[in-house]
Amino acid sequence: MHETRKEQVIEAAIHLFRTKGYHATSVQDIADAVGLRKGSLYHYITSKEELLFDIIHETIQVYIRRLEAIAARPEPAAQRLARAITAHIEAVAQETEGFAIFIGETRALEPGPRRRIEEASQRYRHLLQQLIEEAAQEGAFRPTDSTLASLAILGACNWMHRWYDPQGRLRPQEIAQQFTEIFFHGLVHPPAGPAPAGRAPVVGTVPAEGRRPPSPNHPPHSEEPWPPGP
Amino acid sequence: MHETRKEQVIEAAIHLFRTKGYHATSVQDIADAVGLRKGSLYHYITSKEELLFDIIHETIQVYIRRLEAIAARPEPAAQRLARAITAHIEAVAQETEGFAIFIGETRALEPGPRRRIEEASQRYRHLLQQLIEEAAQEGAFRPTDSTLASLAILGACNWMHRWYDPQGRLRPQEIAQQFTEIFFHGLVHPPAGPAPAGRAPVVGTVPAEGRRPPSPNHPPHSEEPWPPGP
Amino acid sequence: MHETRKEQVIEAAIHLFRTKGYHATSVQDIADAVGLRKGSLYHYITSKEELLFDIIHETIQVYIRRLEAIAARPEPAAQRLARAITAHIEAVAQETEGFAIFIGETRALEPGPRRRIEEASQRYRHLLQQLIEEAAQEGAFRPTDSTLASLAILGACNWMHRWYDPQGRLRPQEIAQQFTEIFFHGLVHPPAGPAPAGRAPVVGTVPAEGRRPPSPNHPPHSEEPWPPGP
Amino acid sequence: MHETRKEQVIEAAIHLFRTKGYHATSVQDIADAVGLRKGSLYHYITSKEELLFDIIHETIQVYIRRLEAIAARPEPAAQRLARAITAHIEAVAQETEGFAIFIGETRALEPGPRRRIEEASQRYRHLLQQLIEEAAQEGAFRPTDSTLASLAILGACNWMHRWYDPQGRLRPQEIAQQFTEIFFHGLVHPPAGPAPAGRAPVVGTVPAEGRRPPSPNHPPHSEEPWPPGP
DNA sequence: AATGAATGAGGTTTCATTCAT
DNA sequence: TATGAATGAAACCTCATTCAT
Repeated sequence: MHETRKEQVIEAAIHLFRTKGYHATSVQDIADAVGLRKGSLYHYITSKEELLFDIIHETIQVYIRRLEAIAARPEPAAQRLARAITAHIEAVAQETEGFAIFIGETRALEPGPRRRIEEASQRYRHLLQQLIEEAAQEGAFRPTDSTLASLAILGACNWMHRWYDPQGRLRPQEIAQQFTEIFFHGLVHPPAGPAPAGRAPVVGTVPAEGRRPPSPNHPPHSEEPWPPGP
Repeated sequence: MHETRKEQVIEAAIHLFRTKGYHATSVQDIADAVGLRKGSLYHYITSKEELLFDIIHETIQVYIRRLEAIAARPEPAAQRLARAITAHIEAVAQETEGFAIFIGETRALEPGPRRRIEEASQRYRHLLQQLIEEAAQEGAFRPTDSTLASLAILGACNWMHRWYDPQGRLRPQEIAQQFTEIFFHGLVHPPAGPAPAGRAPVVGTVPAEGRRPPSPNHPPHSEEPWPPGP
Repeated sequence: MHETRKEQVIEAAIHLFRTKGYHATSVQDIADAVGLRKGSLYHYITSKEELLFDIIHETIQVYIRRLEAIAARPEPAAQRLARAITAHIEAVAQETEGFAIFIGETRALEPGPRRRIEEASQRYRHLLQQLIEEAAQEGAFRPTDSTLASLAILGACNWMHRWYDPQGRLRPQEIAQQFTEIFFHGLVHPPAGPAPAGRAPVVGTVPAEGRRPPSPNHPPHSEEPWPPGP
Repeated sequence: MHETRKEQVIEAAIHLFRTKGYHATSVQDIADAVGLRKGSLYHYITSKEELLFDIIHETIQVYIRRLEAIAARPEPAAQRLARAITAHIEAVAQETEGFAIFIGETRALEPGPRRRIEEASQRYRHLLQQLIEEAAQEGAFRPTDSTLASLAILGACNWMHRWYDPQGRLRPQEIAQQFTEIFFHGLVHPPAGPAPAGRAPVVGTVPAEGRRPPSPNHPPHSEEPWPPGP
């Protein structure tokens, strides 16, 4: 229940880095946010950059571990991919800020730490790509450029950190369901006839119980355009 | 053929902002890049931030104008959407750096200019959304959450600025073709039988003549993992 | 007895602003004067301009409070005016530098703070004007343009910051006495006859005990002409 | 009737130096004001500081020559002093800006030129002081500290550059008349009886024909407090 | 654990002046 | 005469970090 100072610091930093950006956030800002003086902060961190690294590293590690677990499941690859998409979306929804920092501020790291993060990112994408290839081998997917497919999926899902609003109209599960539907079956109306029968039900999405009444997706009283794009 | 100093400055800034980030790029860096002293740079720019704004504004304006032109074409909406995706991808491919700055550095702007950009971005996404809705009304697309669909498409296409490599294996047209295929028909193998006949040919993509021989997509001599992800 | 750093900074700034002028004084100059590095100075000030504002504001506030106290005394207005003149002169004599900055550098302030100072100045002058009007109503002064009279008195007294020399021949009290005499009775020899009897003794000036022997008013070793004028 | 470029430059500089101050006025500002580019300005000036010097020097020289002419007149000293006060006030009224620069910006000059100006100033004041002494010797003035008296008069008259408004309620002649009255006879009501008869009429002021109807002294539409003080 | 003082490097921007064209 | 490019010095200010208390 009661958080350590170190955790407070990290949370404050996450919020500030997300909101203002790493470079635009000063150590003073962080100190202010946790009610410490600038000097005292250095009891809890070694440097601003290491704080950034820790945040990003923690984030990507969690994503990778989760994806590895999913990839190891004894299920058809297509189903595992659906699970992966859902997990990714739910994770971004649950911890948008850290993920946004990972996406946006990795570049601020020094070459060394930066490479470590980039390798992890690369590994993450590669796991996705492998799922796609497996699904194709299993006959569930048509042959595609699996690299490109993984990049399309990742792009769509990662982009979410720019528009997801927890107060918004859609729950993460619904988003996941729809994204999976799009990536699996596309937007085009299936041809008439027996086609629907052939369509595999989308797996990995949970029945949409608890669906909230349709409400404006945009948080009330906000004055910013939503959702942003491109 | 000989470039103005102003243009040199802008190009240098684009390259640096893209590579190091806006905040990490000093005016000194830009001056060095064009062979001027720091002070001399101010003959060509009003401020570092205005330079950033100009770059971003120019970029988004071009995107918007292009999309408006496409949206106004006398064609089925699905076809116009395919054209839009292709145009977007080709534009990102052709001018990756400016687009990356637009995506990554808009936040560095002051509230006023920033809002102008964000409104334009929002408008761009909305145009896409409208195409999707029209395509659904025309019966080409199944009913979907058009907002979500537009965000999926945009996310996938925008993400491209993080991985596209002009020396890479795939030409923009091929990327566009495959992305369109995914967003229109999904990854799943079409059911056996007459289904393929029912599949609308993807419009807006050009026959893949000029396809280069398969070659490593990753630029030679680079030491960074590729493609990055997520 | 030992002064805070903040006080040292303010005093150094007062001296430098007075001597070289606000614009010609660099933050470096102030830092040098107190033995700090430029950056360290910003522990004690928010900005150079705010430092200027604080100096000026403090000065004018003290003047206003003092004048208000005098104006509220239960005495004939003429006597209160004499006190006001004396107090003003003694204050300028005691803290010439701050007053000189107030007079000469208010213009360097941004419009907002500047207006605050100018309103206070205006209020100060208005208090003087009211004393003159009251003295006229009480029959002590002949009817005059009280605005003009207040400006004449203020001009003469304010000008003092340009020529007053604490090492000089005259003590502030003597200056005050003579100025009051001039403003009350003028330079012209009173007409012969009963006139002296009719002349009200100047109040608010103290008997000139402690008058120093006549000595050169000009500080020794100075190479500047003295007193300056106009 | 058609002004040389050089004159235009000087006038623009006078106006700007007065309004914004010497240091706050850039060469660019001056160039803008005369419709030239910064570089072109240097065909007409040698340096910004010399421009300042020329303005100040010209001003003080005119004042000195005028005062010398007045001091040489075959009249009683008191009358010459009255003329001097009137001339000073009318000059300030007619060319407030240059005079304000002389008063406020002499300090911005380098030591050499600065000393020249200060010596001239000193000479000016000394001429006034001599008139006062002569008037005392002639029996018109009571014995006073002539230095102090000259400083009082100068202060009051010089201060005028801070409050004089050509659109204001009072004409320069009226101001001069009232100031002379104050300095000659003071503010105090003359004793009853034959006293007024003994009062020498103030000389050097012109009959107040052409006096404008009493109107607010403050320029219309101005939002600044007036007159300023102290 | 907490602080406040201090630092030094670096940030963006301004500006008077020169000079080739 | 006029210009636009260029300069170099200096301006104010920020900030991550260290350290004695």
